[in-house]
Amino acid sequence: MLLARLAQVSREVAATAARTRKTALLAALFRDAEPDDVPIVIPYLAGRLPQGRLGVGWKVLGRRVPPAAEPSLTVREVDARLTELGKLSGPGSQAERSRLVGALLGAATGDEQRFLLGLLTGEVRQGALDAVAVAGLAQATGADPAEVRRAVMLAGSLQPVAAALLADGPGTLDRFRLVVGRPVQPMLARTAASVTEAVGKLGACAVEEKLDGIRVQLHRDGGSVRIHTRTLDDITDRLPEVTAAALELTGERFVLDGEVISFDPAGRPRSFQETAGRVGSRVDVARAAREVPVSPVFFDALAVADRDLLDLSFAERHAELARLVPEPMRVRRTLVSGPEDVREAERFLAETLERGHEGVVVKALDAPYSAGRRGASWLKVKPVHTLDLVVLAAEWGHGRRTGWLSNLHLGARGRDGGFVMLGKTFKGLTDAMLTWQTERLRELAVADDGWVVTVRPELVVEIAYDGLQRSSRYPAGVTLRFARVVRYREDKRPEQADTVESLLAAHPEVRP
DNA sequence: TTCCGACAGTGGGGTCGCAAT
DNA sequence: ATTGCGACCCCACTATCGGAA
Repeated sequence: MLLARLAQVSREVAATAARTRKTALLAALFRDAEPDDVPIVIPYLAGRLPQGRLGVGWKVLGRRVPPAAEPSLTVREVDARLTELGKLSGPGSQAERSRLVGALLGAATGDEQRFLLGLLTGEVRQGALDAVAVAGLAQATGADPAEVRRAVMLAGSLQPVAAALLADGPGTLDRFRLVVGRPVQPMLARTAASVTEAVGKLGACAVEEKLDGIRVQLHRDGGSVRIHTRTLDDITDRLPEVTAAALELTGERFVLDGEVISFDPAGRPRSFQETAGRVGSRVDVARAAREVPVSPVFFDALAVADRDLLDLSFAERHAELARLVPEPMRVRRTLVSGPEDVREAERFLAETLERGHEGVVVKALDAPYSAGRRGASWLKVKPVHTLDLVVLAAEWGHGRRTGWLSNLHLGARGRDGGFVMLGKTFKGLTDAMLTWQTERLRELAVADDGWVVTVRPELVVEIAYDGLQRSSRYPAGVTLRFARVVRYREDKRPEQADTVESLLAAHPEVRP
């Protein structure tokens, strides 16, 4: 199959807003793909490369290459070239990568170039990723979309399911069950504003501490342990002490869901930055493990022995977990019977925060494990802080925000009466707010370099954030975590904005 | 007819490791 | 030795489609 066909379909998919039409377009393409093309066409149309990331970003792709007049590239040829590119490493590899990308783009038409650039940067932006590709695959093969989706979640990715379906038809979906050693998409939580709201929605539930570390799915099969992140990357080699802990457990075969986090000698959780830095260390793992040891803390069991627990209730799954994993290696929790018992949930949240953790996750006791879903049966509750800050500048938006000033530079008042930048945010803005702020900020503009519009510091905006973290980028030495706009405060003048001093005083646990 | 679940998009900051400078 | 870049952790929120109620 020619790459041009994919580029054209991608353009059509991007051009329509209707998901049914996107699905139909993808289904038609999947039907036409030859068996050898399937492992390439499917991920391409889901906006991903089968090789994963290739070390090619905007910088490498920077220069323009004249497009070819006629399409000639086949998807298999493109895939082969990118596989070669992915193997490069060592001195000179970046220049060689750049050369290979240039050659590939030179063989592509303008349409194909756009599609390839999207794939390489991970930003195809056609309004269709895995979920729409799954629906298209179901339509192309006549399979039940829900069953295809479930198979993909259990397989961990789309490709094996696509290959099996197109080769053997819908009957093969039964093959995709939870297998110890093969990671499944993890279940995710939604946000609730308070434990009262969460318990009100869920009724009988468990309230569990939410640890601010790295989500892991651990598979043990006899003497073999594999550990995967939320995106199912294998990080086993970086976590020898977690592997050792799993081998200490009495069960021989199991799949557990939990969090990996570092505690200091006093037993307090280290900051997310410290835990993430440790888990990210790959070169001298032994040393990193000595300096910042991490602990696994589990909250769910997906399989035990040869039993798949996914469809059991959380209450039943947790009973299995408790049989297998001793207390300190399990998340702390309390059980709540329903809204009449909300004070216990509040007490537990307060205690959890006191212990230095992020918040709680409230989980319905009767819910199954919905792999890959951000379902309504897990609700996270974290304290939210707010500040009144001043807009110092704004950046022009991209995609659907083209033409709007989008990303705001936020400042707090400093000691000298000036403003100190604390970070940026583009979150929380409605289209109406984007329209309003674009107009207002243009009136206040003192400079525009085409990317950043600097403004007179007069507009006060209320910002919600989850906490402070250390920063080497911003002058105060700290920055806001997950900052988002709540509303503009036209009733406030910049002299009434919050100060860096009071911000630091409010977060004594973080020192610049 | 209205409501709401699921998705995609729009980017934020930090850290690590590698290659280039 | 330092710097720049890309990958991958953490993530909030809005708009929109289309099935559920």
